[in-house]
Amino acid sequence: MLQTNYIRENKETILERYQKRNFDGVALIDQIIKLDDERKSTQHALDNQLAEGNKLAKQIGQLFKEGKQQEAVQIKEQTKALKESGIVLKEEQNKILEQLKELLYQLPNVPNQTVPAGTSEADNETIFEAGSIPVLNDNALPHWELTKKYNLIDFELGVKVAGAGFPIYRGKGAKLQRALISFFLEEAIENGYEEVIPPLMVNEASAYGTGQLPDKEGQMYYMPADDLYMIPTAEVPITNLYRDVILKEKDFPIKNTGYTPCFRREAGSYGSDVRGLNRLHQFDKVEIIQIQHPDKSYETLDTMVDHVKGLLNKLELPYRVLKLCGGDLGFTAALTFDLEVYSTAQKKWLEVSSVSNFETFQANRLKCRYKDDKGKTQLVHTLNGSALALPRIMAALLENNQTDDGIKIPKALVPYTGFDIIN
RNA sequence: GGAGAUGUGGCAGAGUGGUCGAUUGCGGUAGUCUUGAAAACUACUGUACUGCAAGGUACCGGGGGUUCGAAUCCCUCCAUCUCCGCCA
Repeated sequence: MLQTNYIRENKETILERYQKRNFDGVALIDQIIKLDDERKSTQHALDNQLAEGNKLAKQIGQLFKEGKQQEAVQIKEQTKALKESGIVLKEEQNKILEQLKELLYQLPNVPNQTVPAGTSEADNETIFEAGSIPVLNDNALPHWELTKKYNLIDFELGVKVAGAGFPIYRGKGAKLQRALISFFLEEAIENGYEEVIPPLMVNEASAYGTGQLPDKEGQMYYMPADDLYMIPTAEVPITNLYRDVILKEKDFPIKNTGYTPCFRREAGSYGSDVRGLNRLHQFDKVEIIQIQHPDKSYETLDTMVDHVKGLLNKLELPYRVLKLCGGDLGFTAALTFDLEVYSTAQKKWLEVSSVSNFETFQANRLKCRYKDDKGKTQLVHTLNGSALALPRIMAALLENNQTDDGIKIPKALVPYTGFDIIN
């Protein structure tokens, strides 16, 4: 959510940047500014009324004390009209605030200056590629065949127990999954991130804090009995650790990592691109999160991308880094890099990480601020990225490393798996 | 889940209808004193909105209500503690 003052002061820039998203915000912003003007004048009128009321109330108290009952009663009469109009103003103000909030929720984040214009993922900019794509035999299998062949993941059994999109990992498949989680966490810890294990369910305030609500309500599993949401990513509980917090400059940067299962309803997505591990209702992910001083957040974004690149290098997977164009950029992000690994058997790139700078967009909703050197409270910048999402990494590992002898495990993982081949 | 108690500023802890945005102590910042430090003393020390400013307004767990006036009374929700029940 953008701050109204920021919108007022940077209207032209915002509108220009919105063009990268193909988002026309002219009418919305004008409406917001107009409504904010109304908010101010209503507030002003209300404040004056309250001030008047407070003054009279004090007089009444004084008069009672002096025993001047009659005068007090007279003044009491005066407060009646004041009170009534105060109620009207208060209602008007609430209505305005509600409308204003609703409009502000509709404004996406302002894309960073370097975001390429574009309408779809076809316009994303490839800024880096690494690793060579292995050449496989003609009889190479996609991962959903490999997992069956080696008894690593049972999709059908998951259907029985829960439903489609809830696979059962077993044997070496389970072990490999656990190894990847440990590997990712250890790498993050080595990079200075503090590990946290957060709740897998969050309350409504947290879901609003990171922007899942109100726009993505249908994507989360919701438990009405207790008014809780299953987390779609660890970003939600971990970023919300810093909701309503005022940090000191010396606290920067805050670096957290956490492994959690993630739950997504994925309503409306079916078909071949959701086959096997490509899209699930429950999947594992290690997330990295940073809270940073606004001056340093873009530097930090690069280090986070480097961290993820390091993971992929160690896993010896061919990958590329994309800078998302405006049309593909998430609602809350100012700049996002996607990392994709190449699945040789499926012959396509699979998104395994998304690293974003949200600037103050989340911080404004979270009310996560810091005191600057002048003692003024300012909004922080929040960043996060997957490091990494497990299922597609698993898919790529299985597919790219298949040989006639079995599936080879990359060296970096062997200490975690305890085996170097699946056969 | 049942019964009871509690929730005040960074912390501790007063305040039970009016002069309370809130006594006091600790902590913090600045100053005086000192070669320096400590001690002592003095002043300042929450957040947000609004205004050029002076100022005004709101906030005593959250929300709502009673009242001319609420930290103080009422309702409701949340959290914590104690006891009981249940339980990995």
